[in-house]
Amino acid sequence: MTEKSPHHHGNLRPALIAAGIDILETEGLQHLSLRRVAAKVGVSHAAPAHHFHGKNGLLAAIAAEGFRTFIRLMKEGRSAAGPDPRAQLLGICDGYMTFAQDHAALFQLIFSPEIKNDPDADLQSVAQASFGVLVETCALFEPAPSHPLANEMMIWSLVHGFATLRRFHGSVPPQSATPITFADILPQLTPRRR
Amino acid sequence: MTEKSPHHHGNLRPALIAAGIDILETEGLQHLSLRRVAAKVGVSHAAPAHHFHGKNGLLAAIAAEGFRTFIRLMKEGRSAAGPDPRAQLLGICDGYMTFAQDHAALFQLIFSPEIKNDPDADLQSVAQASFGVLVETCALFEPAPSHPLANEMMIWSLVHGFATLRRFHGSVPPQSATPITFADILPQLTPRRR
DNA sequence: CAGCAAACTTGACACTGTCAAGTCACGTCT
DNA sequence: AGACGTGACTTGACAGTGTCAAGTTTGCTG
Repeated sequence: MTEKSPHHHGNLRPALIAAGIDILETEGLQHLSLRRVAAKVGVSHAAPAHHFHGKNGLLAAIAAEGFRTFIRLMKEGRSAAGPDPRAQLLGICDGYMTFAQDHAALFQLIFSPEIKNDPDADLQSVAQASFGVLVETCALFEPAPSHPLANEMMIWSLVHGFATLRRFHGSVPPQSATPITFADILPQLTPRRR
Repeated sequence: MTEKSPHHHGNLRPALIAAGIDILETEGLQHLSLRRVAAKVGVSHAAPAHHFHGKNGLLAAIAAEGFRTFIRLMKEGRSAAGPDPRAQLLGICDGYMTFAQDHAALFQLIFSPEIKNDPDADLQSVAQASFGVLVETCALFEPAPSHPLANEMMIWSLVHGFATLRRFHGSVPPQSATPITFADILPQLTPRRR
């Protein structure tokens, strides 16, 4: 009975998000469309727009899901690292770059301009939370003298730029036999005395 | 005579590029289309595709032009700075961020995945040259011990990430009364002894 | 002057997002 | 219990997009 009723799919919304993520990961952002998502789930072409208020809404919902695995990978990287502050920091950066590499299209999406000003509350919340993971880990170090969040922004910029450029060029530097790792470019920070 | 002949516009190609840049700067990347560029110049809707072999070709040609002003702004930033190595480095980074701020859509384009593997030789050449400006300036410092290009990649990552995040959030950190400048997060480097 | 290649035009096709109008199912209220 | 209304979709249409095939015109070249 719950199988093939013509209306009221039941939980169509999460099904559409899952289909969207699937298209994203297998075919890339440029092939993600409302109509393809609808076809993949087996509903009419306008059903997704109804649930998400247009394409940007679907992108925002998918991006929120993307932020969740982004956060998960950063925390996993931190857990896998040793107790040393620098190891912890390298751990979340490792998760950061794993996400950028293994979920390239999601990475592209969650930092794309179409998403940045979306009013979706869930999206804003998880985006904030992802930055919170970094702030947590930076609390292991003395704050920089110039600004209380200078360490955070320096590391965020550094890892974001590094991940982006590596995704862009394949390796970094381009066409180099001996690639550079993130640990090679992370400056020294002074651990907070306890 | 050279005014309004129906065919053989003369120099349609640069005119299409200029129109594309204009649309890019005034309306953003998502409104740039082959047909709108054609309409703006006053030719048929398929003319741009003929000259650039599809949309990616037009994007590549526009991106090459974008890299040229990118290089120009970095060099201008360096010229405006004092002779001190750190000032020189901050100069090109200032040009970098000026480009990201004042030509946001071009910045988005030249680092977009659609462009990265385009075979256009001119594009590859100017992209290489833009990195060359950074390498030049890094030659004022002692290379990092871990890798001969580690300084370059560290700074490239840092400025790219910082510019991207600042464009993304407006200021950096988000909603901060006292924003962080790039000089606040650029680590110390040891100038090369002469 | 013949011919030819490049520079466009014209028309079509499939695909996209969005909207208006319809149909259906289910809960609520009287 | 029956009317009703709201939300969950469907159906159909429209304008805009990139791409391709086939034309037409232009200017050069032999």
